[in-house]
This record gives sequence, structure tokens and C-alpha cells, in this order.
Amino acid sequence: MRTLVDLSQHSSIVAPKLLGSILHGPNGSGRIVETEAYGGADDPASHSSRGLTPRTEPMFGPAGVLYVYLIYGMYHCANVVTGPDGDGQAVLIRAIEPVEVTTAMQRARPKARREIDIANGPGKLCQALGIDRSHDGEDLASPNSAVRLELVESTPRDERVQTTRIGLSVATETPWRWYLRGSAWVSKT
DNA sequence: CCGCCGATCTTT
DNA sequence: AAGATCGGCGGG
Repeated sequence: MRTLVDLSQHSSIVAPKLLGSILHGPNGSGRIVETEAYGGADDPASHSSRGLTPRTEPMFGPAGVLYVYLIYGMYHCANVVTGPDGDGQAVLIRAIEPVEVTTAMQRARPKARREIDIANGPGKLCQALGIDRSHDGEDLASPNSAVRLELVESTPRDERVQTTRIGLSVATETPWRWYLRGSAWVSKT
């Protein structure tokens, strides 16, 4: 069986390759359609650039771990830790296409009037799948984890769009955001 | 459809 | 004091 994606590579290498892979959570599963890479000490937009803190500890662990943080006091964001152990790199999952819109997902996203609004954003997908801080630090490859990553063979290069990251006040020109070309499930820009 | 603004609270 | 966001509101 061939290796699909080597998570210990740099986040900017891993992020585009994660498009198409499946993220499983307590409420259901979704196909990853949008990602962003965050680097280590050299990336001022990355949480890890200010050094190891209690919050960012999972980022400095081995690749393949889940990093979940609270943003704006009310939403969660889910990241796949990548790169060498101790480097502090991660890939933010920004949008998923539900494999199936489960009733649990609908209950978790009462504000979503249209199906495409159920998980088209980093905070929305965590709500939809039921991911929160209690899952921070989980091993995404372990069958015992509530949140798991099912790696799928990378989509062809020409099906990915590369552009700049969203919502930042620094490093706004770094083109480390990728999404599936033509997908209706990508976050609004 | 678009832009603005407030919510809410952890982290620095 | 700011932040890797979201949704409601008002205007065009």
C-alpha cells in the first residue's frame, strides 16, 4: 500500500494534498475542500510564531495530531499538525463537503438555512461535526479518537486553486490557501 | 448581493 | 487589546 500524504512534510506541502481527504467527527464526516497552511517560527500569522504556550502545545507535537483552538470567544477551529516534531506547523481545515448531511449536523447548525452553509467555514465545520476543545491533541490516525482523518489520494494539481489566506492582519500576501476548483462548499471570500 | 458591526472570552 | 469567525441588519 503506497503512502498517501506524508504529514511530516511542511504545512505548505501538506495543505494542498489534504484536499479530498475525509474528516470524521462526532456528528458525521466531510470531504475537505479548503485548507490553509500555517508555518512555524518564521510565519508571523501562525500561533506558534510566539513560541510554545499552553494553548499551542499540540502544534509543537508530532505530525498527525489535532489542534483545536477557540476563536473570538465562541467558535472553534480545527488544524492538522504537520512538519517535523517541535516545529509548530499546522494545516487549518477551512471547509468541508458533508459526505452526508446527518440530522446531528443539522441540529448542530440551526443557523444554516441552505445546505451549503452547513460547513463552509472553519468555525462552521467544527460546529457541524461537533469538534471542540475537548478534542484538542487527539491522534487523528487512532481508531479510538472521536476526530479522525481519512487520507485519500491527492486530487490532480489542476483541480486545486492556490491563493492568499483569509482573515489575517499580517503575512497577507503569503499564498498558502488552497481549495477545490469549482466546489460550492468552499467558504465565502 | 454587499458591507458593517456586535457577540463573546481566551490569550498575550 | 486583539483575534486563522459568524450572522443579523440595513442599504442598493
